[in-house]
Amino acid sequence: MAANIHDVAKLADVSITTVSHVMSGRGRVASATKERVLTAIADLNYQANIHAQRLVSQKSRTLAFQIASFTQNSNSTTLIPNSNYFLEVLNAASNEATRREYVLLILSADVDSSLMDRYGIDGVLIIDPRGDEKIFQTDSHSDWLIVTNGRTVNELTSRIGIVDNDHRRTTRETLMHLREEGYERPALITTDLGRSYTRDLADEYQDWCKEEGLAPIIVELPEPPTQQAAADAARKILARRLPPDAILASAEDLALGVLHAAQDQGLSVPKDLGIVSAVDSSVLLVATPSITAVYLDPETIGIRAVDMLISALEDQAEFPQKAIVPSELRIRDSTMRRNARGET
Amino acid sequence: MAANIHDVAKLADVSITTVSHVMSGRGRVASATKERVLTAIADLNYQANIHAQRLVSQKSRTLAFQIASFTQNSNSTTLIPNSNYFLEVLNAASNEATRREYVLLILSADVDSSLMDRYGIDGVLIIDPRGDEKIFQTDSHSDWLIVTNGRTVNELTSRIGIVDNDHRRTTRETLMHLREEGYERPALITTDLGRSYTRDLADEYQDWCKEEGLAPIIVELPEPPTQQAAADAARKILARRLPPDAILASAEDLALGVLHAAQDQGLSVPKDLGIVSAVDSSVLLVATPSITAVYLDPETIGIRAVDMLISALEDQAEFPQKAIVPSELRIRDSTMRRNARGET
DNA sequence: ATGAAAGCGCTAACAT
DNA sequence: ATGTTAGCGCTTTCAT
Repeated sequence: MAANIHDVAKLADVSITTVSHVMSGRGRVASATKERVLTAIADLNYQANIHAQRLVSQKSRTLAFQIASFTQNSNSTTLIPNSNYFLEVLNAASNEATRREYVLLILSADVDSSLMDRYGIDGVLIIDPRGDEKIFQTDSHSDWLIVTNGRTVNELTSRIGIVDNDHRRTTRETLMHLREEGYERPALITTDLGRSYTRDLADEYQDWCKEEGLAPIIVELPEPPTQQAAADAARKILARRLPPDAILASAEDLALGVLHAAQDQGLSVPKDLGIVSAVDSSVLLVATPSITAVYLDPETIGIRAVDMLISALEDQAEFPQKAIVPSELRIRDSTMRRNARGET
Repeated sequence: MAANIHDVAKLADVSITTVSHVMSGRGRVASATKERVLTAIADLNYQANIHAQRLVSQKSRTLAFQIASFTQNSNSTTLIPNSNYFLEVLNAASNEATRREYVLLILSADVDSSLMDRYGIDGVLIIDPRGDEKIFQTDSHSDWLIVTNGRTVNELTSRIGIVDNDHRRTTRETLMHLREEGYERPALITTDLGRSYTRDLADEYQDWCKEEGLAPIIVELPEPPTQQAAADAARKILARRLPPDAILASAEDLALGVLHAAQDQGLSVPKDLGIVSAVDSSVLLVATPSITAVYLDPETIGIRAVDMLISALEDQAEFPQKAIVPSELRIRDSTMRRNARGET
């Protein structure tokens, strides 16, 4: 059995208080005794029992990481959808949590809050929220601190922090880039417009169309995003009398689907059709042609979100709070029409 | 503040023992009092404090989920590599854990065990092990139960369970399929042969070559697997005097890299070159041509692994234990040479 | 059928 | 500088 604090105290011939002091660095302990205690700790391979510590402190140093569910109602829920973005946010968040001596619990976004209560969680990270999730309701009786990367129904409460990109700004940047490259009729293919970031995309796209006097073409696909669904959608809008000459897709798989559809139809990308993904991913680099995308800096999102949450938990910061992480349009072959390869 | 067991006892006018009995279903409680207690619990929205329970029970109902690290030495470690397989194992494992009222902690595979101790973990799942990870050492002083999906240095201890596919069998099946399709010189491109499953692939491949009187061509690439590295490797071996006419790749990204290389060189797949991925993934379906792959049934791996671990933890099963999950070759266009599309 | 009390391993206020 | 002690919220043995 593992040694406990009494074993250490006995071996070092001190009280358990002293052992506790040595371990935590609080209180004053003579360096001689400190040495003795340290030796005892090492000898016994002592580690404080985490459950006892948590019971006393009423803190668990545990954060829940949730990705707002794609499939609202199903038994076997998908914790983590197959996307680079999520993986990178998660990896970064986890590293940061570990660094701060916190633990990340990956929870399905549709576990009910009574279950979440049972896990003894200090705070919650919610990625890609719709904003109307139950947990955001102010009257939700458990009130963990929450950090999300998108808008919520109620941003004003002292329980919520936001770390987001400026999706509207980069969407505009993207549309300007397309115009510069000579594309005149951009369309938008997106999943569920309920999500915070897809709404941003659509809003900015519509504003742009109004300003430019364009008729907006928006296709909203059911989640989760699949290449197949995007390809079908693309084929449909490309068959119009006045087809779009560029497509902005809200996710990597949608962009890839569009690419396949275009190629199937014998359209040249970027010459006949420009393609942009609103979320960058490693697969877009190796597609042929490589696909222009918005880099959202998921690592930074993950790190800042964890930081914001922990700071608030440790009373070093106050909620509500909002941070914007810079994003960046990464121009690749799929939209480089003016000097496309092999066109001199 | 949340109500505790005393609050409930007071409200129901019973002792805390009775409340505890009602909650756990142990002991005998008159149905009248039971009702009273239940009402009090509902009124106060009472949930037993999990830290107190864990302190008493010395169990945490928490499992660590680790993917054996790709990058042995780096600060910012990748928890979950970008692969369908891992994601599906994880999602399935997590659902199963939740169903059994356990919690999954995603941990970097290179946290040292003292840190793992601190998390109060009951058992560990290790995916794609090399087998020589520190944690497998019998003298490792903490002795959680471990379940992995691959061979370990020491399978004999009572701490280890294995849930694996029969990689050697499906590798042989794959090679037989290639031969049937008329491929005569299969090559193997793989990452780190240290991993349990890559070693299986390579061993079976070499046995096959010996039996068939073929000169084996094995390329071992550094981890993590990238399309770029695979493409380079493929170009190199395809430039040989006697190039392979089929390539078996140990991961989805390697297969895709090979496909790109082949297409760059003007080779027709499957006509000039057959391609197989030893791990199936959704992207292989949408590649053009679609790529033949081995379906390892990651969902079942995840579920069985969690089940095995929990059963052992709850003394319903004994270690060591081993289970084989059926895998299946999924033949697609990339190896259908005999009646390839457009060849009548 | 119900309750009193000990104890899980620790922290922190309060002596000394 | 070090020790005593009272909790933290629960489970469980043992009385009644």
